[in-house]
Amino acid sequence: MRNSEATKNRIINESANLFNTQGYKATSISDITRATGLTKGAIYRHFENKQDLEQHALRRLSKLMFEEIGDLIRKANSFQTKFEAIFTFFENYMNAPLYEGGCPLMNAAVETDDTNPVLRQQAYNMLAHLRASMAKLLANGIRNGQVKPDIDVSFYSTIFIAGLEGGIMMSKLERNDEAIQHTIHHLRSLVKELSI
Amino acid sequence: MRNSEATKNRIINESANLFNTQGYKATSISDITRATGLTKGAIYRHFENKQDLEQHALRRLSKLMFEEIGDLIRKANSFQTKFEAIFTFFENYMNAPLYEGGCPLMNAAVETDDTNPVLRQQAYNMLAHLRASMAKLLANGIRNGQVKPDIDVSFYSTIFIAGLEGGIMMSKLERNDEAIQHTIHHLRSLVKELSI
DNA sequence: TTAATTAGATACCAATTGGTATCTTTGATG
DNA sequence: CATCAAAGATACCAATTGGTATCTAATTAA
Repeated sequence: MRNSEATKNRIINESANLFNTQGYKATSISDITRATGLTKGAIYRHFENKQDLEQHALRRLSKLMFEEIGDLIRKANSFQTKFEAIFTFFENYMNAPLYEGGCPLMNAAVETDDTNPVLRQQAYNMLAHLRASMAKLLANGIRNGQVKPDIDVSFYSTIFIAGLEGGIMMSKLERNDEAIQHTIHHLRSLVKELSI
Repeated sequence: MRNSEATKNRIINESANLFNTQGYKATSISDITRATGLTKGAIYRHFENKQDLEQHALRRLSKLMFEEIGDLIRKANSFQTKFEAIFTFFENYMNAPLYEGGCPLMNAAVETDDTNPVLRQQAYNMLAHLRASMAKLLANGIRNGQVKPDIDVSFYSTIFIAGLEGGIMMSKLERNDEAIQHTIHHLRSLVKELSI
């Protein structure tokens, strides 16, 4: 065969980049044929329809995002350095992004929350995943005696994510990392407050 | 005449709602004819092209947003209640929105930051406007002796906006106001920290 | 009351959209 | 080496896109 799995992968990667930068609705199949050098026939052999491809692409972005976050967290060994790892991940959206177009969670959330229910659900799951990662970090910190035991874990997960996502949005719009840097600076002092 | 200014207004309002919920690219002229009950001929009499209409629509959303925020701020008389007014405005995105589809600044920023440069600039200006409002509030607070004089005004403007925008994004995706409420709760305690 | 102007409707345009049916090429297997 | 299934290319489809030229109806001014 002409390695089927590899081309399918290529299609997913290229379309993920396009979807994440231009938007899902705004990216046409023709855009994807252009980016991959393949034809429509090839693409529709691997995916049922555009929606199917969109799902695969977002799943790919989600996988990239959470594998990277997971790796960074695992490499760090204290509660504080693990949070630093998350900060670094978001900071990297501005200088060394894992994929183009900014945070796929925010992109999918904003584009689809009032329209595409399938992608919306995927974005929802991504947010739940991110929440869970944060909550786990805090819970472990409490268990290990590194974090004050009386804090509201869900509450802090929320404000960390809100700050990071909002900061990225601002920095991408302003095309400099000031906003995300300031946000991280603030969240860092929050982490210190939480620490014992 | 068949009141030209009024119909133009109607077109702007209806399309603003559509653009803000479905997205700019994803909303077609046909969608707008359906929503207004007018025909293409009528719409293209009032606007040069789709891009022109998009600009007018976003300008309208921006005007609505900042007039409301300005009103709320003006009605409040202390530094703290003025900030409460801003919190209320964002909180209202979840229960009593001024327009459908969430924050037009975020929507335009996320959709256009890598594509449509005209709308991007408008979104950028909106963010600058919001920053300026926040900064002015803080600066006035300092001048009136209600706020600690040594704080970094731009820094705090950034983290307030980041939190609010991120919180709205989360709440819209999760379809409940928990995230924005938690974010506001946190920002409220920040306001207290700043106060003398 | 008529003439001029303009708001809005109708009917079209080429280009593009997502999608499919069919043909050709490729490469593994007998 | 021949066969055959699968990968990918080609050529098409109807529907929709943004946009325009032209026509009709309504309003205002002379």
